[in-house]
Amino acid sequence: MKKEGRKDEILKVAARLFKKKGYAAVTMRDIAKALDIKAASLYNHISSKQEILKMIIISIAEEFTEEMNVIYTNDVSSIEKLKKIVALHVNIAYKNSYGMASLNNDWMHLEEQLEYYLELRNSYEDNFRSIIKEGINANEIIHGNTEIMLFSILSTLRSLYLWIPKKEELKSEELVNNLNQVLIDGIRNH
Amino acid sequence: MKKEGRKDEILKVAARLFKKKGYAAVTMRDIAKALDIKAASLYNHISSKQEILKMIIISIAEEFTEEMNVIYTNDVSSIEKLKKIVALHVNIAYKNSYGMASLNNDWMHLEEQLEYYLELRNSYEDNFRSIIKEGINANEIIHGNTEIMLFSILSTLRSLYLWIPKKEELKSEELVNNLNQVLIDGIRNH
DNA sequence: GTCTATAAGCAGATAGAC
DNA sequence: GTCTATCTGCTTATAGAC
Repeated sequence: MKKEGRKDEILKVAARLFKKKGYAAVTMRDIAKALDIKAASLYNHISSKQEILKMIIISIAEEFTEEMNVIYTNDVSSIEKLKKIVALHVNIAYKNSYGMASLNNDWMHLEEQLEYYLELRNSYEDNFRSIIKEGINANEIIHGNTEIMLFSILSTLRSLYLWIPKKEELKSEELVNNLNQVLIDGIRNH
Repeated sequence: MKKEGRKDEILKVAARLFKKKGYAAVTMRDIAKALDIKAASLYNHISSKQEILKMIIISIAEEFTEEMNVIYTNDVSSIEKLKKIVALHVNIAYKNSYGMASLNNDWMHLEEQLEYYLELRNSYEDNFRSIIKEGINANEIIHGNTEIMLFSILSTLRSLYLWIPKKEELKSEELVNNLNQVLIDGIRNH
């Protein structure tokens, strides 16, 4: 229960602007204007523009990596693990569509935290890759190209933030079910 | 056969830098430095930074829209049309991985051409959506949520530019075949 | 076709008043 | 906690010499 209401407000507004134009094209004056204060006032709450980006990205990246570790060590089939990964992405994209945009598009503008971010991302992708490989070995998943399967599913999941805000009428569980079907069983009718 | 060698060189170098850091974070000095000239010299070949972005994005967007129109009016099954779309994306991503990054991430920085770009994109997506719907009506494609199928496939195809440069050992046709399988028939083993 | 010099404005960030 | 005023450096772009 920290009394950081104003700081959180800054992060929220900044993330919304970063999604629209990208980190580099958003100025401190833009962020201040959206909060109806002057740019200098922002520095009473945050130390730099860079700190805003760091806070937005690292918290989400850590959440993904931690949850992926839980899923990876779950005692269920590989297909069930994939379904849990889909649900994780849908859940975070619903909670934090703005932050997801920065995570996907502005991570390269991280300075001190860039290496740490890349470690988190690699850890996440390594676990994802291992789950697919285990699924292949258990004959749950086709004996195809692991990297292409990983890339294909991950591309869709990473793009959810672009799409969810436009389709708010769609319930979260319904989206998860539809994505599971499309990503795992494909779209061809048999 | 225009004698625009230098201009093309500028566009190529700029696209490479835009892919790495995004349009807004790349300065005219960055582009000039990569060409080993001074920033002022760029203006002998192009009129503004904005013109560089416009040239990179609009040419690719027009290519996608034109080719999609050809595919849409082809006299083949819907599944075959989808396979042609996959091949189109793989082909362009191989030819122009750098430009694809700007098309995906920097279109919002277009000024005069923004509306035109959105028209091209909408035309492309409308044709894609129609192909899926025709496939459903013809019982070639499952009776699922059209928007989710469209979104899922398009997310993967739009992200190809991120992935192709790292996997140059993979042949284009092999990538097309693997993507067709994963996107259309899914990854589950039966 | 490239250069130097420079204009005019905007960027992130700080100091100190209230 | 927000303000005004300001610093310093970087931005796109132009003018004119070579």
